[in-house]
Amino acid sequence: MAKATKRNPERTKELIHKAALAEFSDRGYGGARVDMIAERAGVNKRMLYHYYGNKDDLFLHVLERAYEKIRTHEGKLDLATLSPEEAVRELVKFTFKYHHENPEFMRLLNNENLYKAEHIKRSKNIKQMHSPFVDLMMDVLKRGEVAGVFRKNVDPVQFYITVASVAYFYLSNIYTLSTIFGRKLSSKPALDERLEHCTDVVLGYLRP
Amino acid sequence: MAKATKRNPERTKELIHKAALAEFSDRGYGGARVDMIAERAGVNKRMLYHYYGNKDDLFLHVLERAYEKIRTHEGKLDLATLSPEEAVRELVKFTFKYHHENPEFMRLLNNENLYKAEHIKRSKNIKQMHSPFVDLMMDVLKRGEVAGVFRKNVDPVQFYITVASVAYFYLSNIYTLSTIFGRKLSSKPALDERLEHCTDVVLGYLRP
DNA sequence: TTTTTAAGTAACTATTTAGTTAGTTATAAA
DNA sequence: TTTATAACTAACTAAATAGTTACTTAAAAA
Repeated sequence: MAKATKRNPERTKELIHKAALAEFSDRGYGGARVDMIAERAGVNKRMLYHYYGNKDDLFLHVLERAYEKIRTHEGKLDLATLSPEEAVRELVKFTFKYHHENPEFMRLLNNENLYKAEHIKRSKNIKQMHSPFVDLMMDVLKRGEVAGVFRKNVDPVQFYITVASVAYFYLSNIYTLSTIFGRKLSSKPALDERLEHCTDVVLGYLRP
Repeated sequence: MAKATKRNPERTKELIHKAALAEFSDRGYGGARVDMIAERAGVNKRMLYHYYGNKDDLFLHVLERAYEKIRTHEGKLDLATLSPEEAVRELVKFTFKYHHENPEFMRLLNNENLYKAEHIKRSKNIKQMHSPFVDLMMDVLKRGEVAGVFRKNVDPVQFYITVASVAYFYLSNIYTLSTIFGRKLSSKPALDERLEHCTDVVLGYLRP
């Protein structure tokens, strides 16, 4: 735990980061208020400009950290030791779980797409951070293909996007979908059912 | 074509609606500016309050019209006369095409989910407008099941969400995905390839 | 111990914001 | 033609907005 001494730049920076993540995620870039970020962080607003420059740069910083976080978690998955089918199950489960437990990530991404990716286009860091999954996936898909349990010539990028899709769309649009279908899609049974469906879709597609 | 007489409430309302759709879609609710909407419409700002109440109500109105539009288009699809497989192909193609040609709809939805569906929760209209697809889908899935060409007991709502997912996620996140994967996902060949992949995924899943 | 650096604060500013006031004027009903 | 209604306008306002100025003070380096 961080010492709460009178001066602590690391702690202050971290408080600002956390508050900014919450505020941008809650209200979007356009709806987020710099004053609110400072207030949520319990820090003087001037500090925010001192450490992060301005609102845009702070948003980019928050995005970079969010990408870093998911890539780190992805990197920890050990798909290579599993059978192709088990690896795919694990991948779908991880993707679903991660987005469910970290909805801020989807909210930031939606917002970044609203602004046509203008922030991450400027970011060297994020561009280099392509998912380790894509390489891993190539191996898993190849192994499945050779073993005769997966269909041939699956494009790993298309496949990655599809795995993300079936989890992301459900979780990101859960409020409108729940309202329109009159179902509580965020209940535990509904979430379990959706994960099972996602797994069925992905494995169903892969059958040769 | 509308007469551009000095006074024309229908035309003024329509100009405001179009400008609001564009502004909310471009900048999100929080980033949209009432003054900009008036300017884009070429109309006095007061008119906006006169016809639509306030910013929130105007946003809800725009959302309602957007839902109405997609439901109308969906309603025109005639899946019942097609073979189950052809019906599914048509459905995937329509969904992909509609979202590609009407990206404002996804942007509005993303924004509405950012605000946890607070606007549409208040809307009687939208809640009643559940997709005619879900009923149509039930028929198509059943026909395919009986004919022995589709898997059994597919939940039409899960299925509908999945069909939307694979198109929506790709198109809505096209800017960040293109940046990260270093591929121009909005090019004609990339879009064609994606549609084919989506069709393969959905039909692959349905195989018994 | 002295000096330098950087962490932190309070109060401010120019501009923008959603929403309003107080009216004018075109048009359709009487 | 007169009257009532509603379309439309210009100018305004109170509050909020991103960003800044001018300063104090803790703590690391000399």
